[in-house]
Amino acid sequence: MAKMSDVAELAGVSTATVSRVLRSPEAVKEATQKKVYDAIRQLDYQPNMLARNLRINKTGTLLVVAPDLNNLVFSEMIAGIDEEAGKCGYQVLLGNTHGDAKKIEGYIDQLKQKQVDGLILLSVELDEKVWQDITDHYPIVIASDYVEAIQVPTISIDNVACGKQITNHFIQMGHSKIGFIGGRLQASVSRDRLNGYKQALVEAKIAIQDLWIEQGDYSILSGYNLCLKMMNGPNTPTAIFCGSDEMAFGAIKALREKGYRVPEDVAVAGFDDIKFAAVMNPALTTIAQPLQKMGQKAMEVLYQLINGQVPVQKQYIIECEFKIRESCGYHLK
Amino acid sequence: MAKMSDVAELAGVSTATVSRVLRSPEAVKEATQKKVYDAIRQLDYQPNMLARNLRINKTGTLLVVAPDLNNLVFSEMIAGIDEEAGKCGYQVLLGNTHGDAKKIEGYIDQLKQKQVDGLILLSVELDEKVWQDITDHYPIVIASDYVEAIQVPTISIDNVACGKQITNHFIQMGHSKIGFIGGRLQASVSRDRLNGYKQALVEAKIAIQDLWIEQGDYSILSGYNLCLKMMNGPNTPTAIFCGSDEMAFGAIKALREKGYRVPEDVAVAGFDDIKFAAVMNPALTTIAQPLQKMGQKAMEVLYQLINGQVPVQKQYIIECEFKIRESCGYHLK
DNA sequence: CCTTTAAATGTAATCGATTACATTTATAGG
DNA sequence: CCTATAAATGTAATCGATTACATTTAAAGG
Repeated sequence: MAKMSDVAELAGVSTATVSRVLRSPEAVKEATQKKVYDAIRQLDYQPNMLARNLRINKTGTLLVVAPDLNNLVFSEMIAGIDEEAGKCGYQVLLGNTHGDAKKIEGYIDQLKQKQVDGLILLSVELDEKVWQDITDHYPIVIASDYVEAIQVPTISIDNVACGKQITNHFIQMGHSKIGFIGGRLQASVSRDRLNGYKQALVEAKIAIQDLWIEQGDYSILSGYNLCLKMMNGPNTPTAIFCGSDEMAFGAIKALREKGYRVPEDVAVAGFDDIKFAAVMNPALTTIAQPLQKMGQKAMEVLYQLINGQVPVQKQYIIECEFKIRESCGYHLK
Repeated sequence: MAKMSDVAELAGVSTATVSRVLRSPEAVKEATQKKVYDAIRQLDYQPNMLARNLRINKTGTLLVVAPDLNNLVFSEMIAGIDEEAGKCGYQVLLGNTHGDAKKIEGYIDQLKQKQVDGLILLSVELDEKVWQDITDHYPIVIASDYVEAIQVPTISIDNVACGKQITNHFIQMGHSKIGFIGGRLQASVSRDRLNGYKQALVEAKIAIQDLWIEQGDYSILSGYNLCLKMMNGPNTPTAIFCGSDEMAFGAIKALREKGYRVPEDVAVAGFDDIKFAAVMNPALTTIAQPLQKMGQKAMEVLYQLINGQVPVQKQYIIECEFKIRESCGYHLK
């Protein structure tokens, strides 16, 4: 593969000029530019990015760390990030933790090793210690999840409010026996949704039943299993709020198999509004997270960070939309 | 950030020795290794990958080009690639074409520019010309899709056979009015599934009805729309074979809205077996593609290519599994 | 204790671009 | 036509590691 010096030689100029033609053409005479471009074409020259990157000490790459690529919540955010990254001239490197928090540390090393210019974390379950040495030194943004008391810009939604909204919706429809199938409480997202649920109950003076609160892992299967468990006792809820659409799908399947009609016998709501929510039978009532937008925003903020700017806000809260469909039974009233 | 020369100085050795401690420790005395590691720890030294990569002319990165991250077919393959890549010490860079074939050329440039060591294409709609200059020179693997008459290793399934299998299943259940909603024929995958469908009909001496053959884009919406269109005439099919699960979901929704029962009035089958297929109501009959495995295999072959080995086969065909569930109506008989 | 050979370490070139600074060339003004 | 200034180009250092080759140190054998 031809290198810059070959081009320079063929064009009868120095490498400095070739470099300038590529990087700041306004500083080079037209005629020279033409000569250089001819040489480039003739040799089918492509600049070696490894060399360029070393020299300018940038990679033009960012790393997105997610726990599961096959979860539409994450893939949609990644798509948003990728789109915005393209606009900023950046590339996206994938980091899949498969739920293993320790892997994040390895990814942080990549930052230090100059393999990437910045990092977007889509989930954080990480030791405080690890945060200490990186917080200020490197461009990092957290999206969706967040960590209290840490100085990292965050893009998220108001999970407490959303959890409350869904629960209130059930309450307003006359439900008082409302179950909750959420995610692991290590994640702030899960805690907040649960808290929203509890707040709504407390405000409505409905007692909180620990039997009706379960922790899954956001998967279809965990929704299925936990719903079966919840519906097994003598006293069962008439409405179930699931922390993700996938868990709601699993729950609905479990209910169907146990002979319950949804929403007539048990109402169900999900969270996320993935593309399959509307197509389900019954169509799923859920909270639409603007995932693509969150991804874009995260990239936007990261770009500022990379360029040494200080983001206006530490925390960006994006608005959600409550999608009332069939699974909550609202249309029957 | 400390660099290697700092470590060398602190440890009282040369950079060559530091480098050796990191790359080929067996060539360095134990005592020296300890000194070096102490210095590394003291300085919190991290090697600059940009420099290393330039020197050894490798990036340790591969690029995966997919048309849509939010399509589970692709995200599952990517997850498979990512998993295997991790084992090989490689990183995955994302390339999202959003269906724009021209973008692929840009990604190929990245190969030439040494930004990545290899390329895995999850869909190919590309000019023959572009192929000419890259085929032999760079490590490239195609997964899922393929291109005839091109010398690139390919991982795929037997789409003709699978298309035939589903169609035959309908025929065996007594259907003779069978519709097909596939993808755009630019993709070999779509052509093959359609051909399988046609072959099955021809062999069963059933006339092919052009009205019952539609081309979508593998999305829920296109399945929905094309199904509405197909069911609009006076003469409508009693079974519909969709080229993807997503389109099948859309089709089922359309049928439900038009008052048809699935599978009693119209039987439906999908393709892919994404994780939502089993949870749908009715549960979707479909072909399970071993997507994760295909991704892994693709990475395996790419790794061979990168290391200058010649893969044993030019084309790897992975076995699929036919998942008979409810939407085809088989359980009713 | 000296020589031979192997093990350990050091020296310095190298990967391929970028860019500050120096130098040459062109343009304008008198 | 000469000088002052601006525009264009060239020279060479630099980014931070790796590694062939040279040199020093240690081990083995007599």
